[in-house]
Amino acid sequence: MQKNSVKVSMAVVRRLPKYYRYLGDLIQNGVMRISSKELGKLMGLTASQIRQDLNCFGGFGQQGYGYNVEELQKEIGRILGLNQTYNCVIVGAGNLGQAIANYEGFRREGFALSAMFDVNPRLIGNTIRDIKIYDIQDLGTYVLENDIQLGIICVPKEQSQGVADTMMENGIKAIWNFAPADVQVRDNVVIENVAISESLYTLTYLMNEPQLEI
Amino acid sequence: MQKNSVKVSMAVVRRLPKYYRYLGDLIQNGVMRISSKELGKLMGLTASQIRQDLNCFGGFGQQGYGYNVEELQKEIGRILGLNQTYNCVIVGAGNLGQAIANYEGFRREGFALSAMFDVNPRLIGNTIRDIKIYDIQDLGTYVLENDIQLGIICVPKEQSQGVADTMMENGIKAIWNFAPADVQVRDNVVIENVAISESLYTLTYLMNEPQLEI
DNA sequence: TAGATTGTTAATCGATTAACAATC
DNA sequence: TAGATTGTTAATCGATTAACAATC
Repeated sequence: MQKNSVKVSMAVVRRLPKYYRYLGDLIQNGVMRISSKELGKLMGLTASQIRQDLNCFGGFGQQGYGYNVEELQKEIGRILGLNQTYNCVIVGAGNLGQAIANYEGFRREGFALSAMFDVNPRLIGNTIRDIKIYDIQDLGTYVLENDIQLGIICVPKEQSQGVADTMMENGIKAIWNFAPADVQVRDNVVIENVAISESLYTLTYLMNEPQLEI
Repeated sequence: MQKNSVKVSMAVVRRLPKYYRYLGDLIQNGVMRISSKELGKLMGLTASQIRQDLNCFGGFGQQGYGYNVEELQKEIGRILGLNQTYNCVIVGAGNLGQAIANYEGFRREGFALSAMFDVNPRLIGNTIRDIKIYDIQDLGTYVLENDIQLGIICVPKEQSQGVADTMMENGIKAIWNFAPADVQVRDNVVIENVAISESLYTLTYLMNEPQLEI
């Protein structure tokens, strides 16, 4: 997939989804081809950086022409693993869990949500978009028996590590954690700790940033 | 606030909220002091990096002792602008908007949410945690008349730029955008485009990452 | 005081940008 | 063909790490 198995830096990896999204928008707008210069202008990156990033994975462009938008998006999707299906569960069926369950882009990209879990007896047994909410007691068994690869944590921070542990004991491969506490994972399990409020605090920092005296 | 008005890099700024959160947890656990070494171990950073980061803003530690946890958290909160109150509105009262409205950490840190807006007539007039949902038609007037500084966008991507424009025409200072399309802002307005799915796609990348051959 | 740990400078490492030959 | 634009190497820039004198 990537050139002679050299590790790609996280800086590059974190830009890939953004490329994927912008290219998707271009496809929607009927754009067939694009140069690194044009794409850079659109995304706020340099043309040089875009070519460097893409060439970590291969030469997808053509001299004198640029990149075929549809082809490039497909390639990046494949690099990101979006050509596969992932069996998912959401733990925590509050507003955030429901928001994710309702997001249609989620299933479109191959995330097969099959169950949600909660502690609240008033939620257990309900369904959200045909997805049943189960008792969190049954999480471990469910993950194991249904070959769940991806667990999404939307519980309060006090419960997040416990939920992650249950998932890992039953063979989960990846955890997407929205609780505002970093979850620790064992080897061979990958984690994204989202901590949404961090981007809010970055924003308030920027609101108050002292202007430079030159 | 920061040493002789030198611009602090975004790499540093984006770590500040994480320091703030970890220090808050330490306070909750009754920890009074901490060294850069211990904090680094906890957060997965080097001691050196922590000292470098903090010294962008001043010398908050003491040789031979380390840092006073409570004092340091307070200082970082002040640097992030969390000692102030921000008048906020949320536009889009779906699950995600409601999740943010319900998040108690939000008001605790000085974010004064006074109204929500939506296009859906079935939502308009309802309240969420005492916050009334208004017709999105009234957004501009409301932002102007109530001195709203921070706008939170939780609408579909097709509407996000329009909502942002209305906010900016009426004097908003900052936009926290959850729509999966980057919103463009004028000078003097700060923006955080969150694009939650990007961290999910990073996760699937990591799940499929080829193991290094050495 | 001795030990610990900071603040800060210097060294290293990695990421971004620039440049240009290759080529469509 | 001439023009455009890639892929890739080299140069630059910035961020991280290491080292250590200062000092609590």
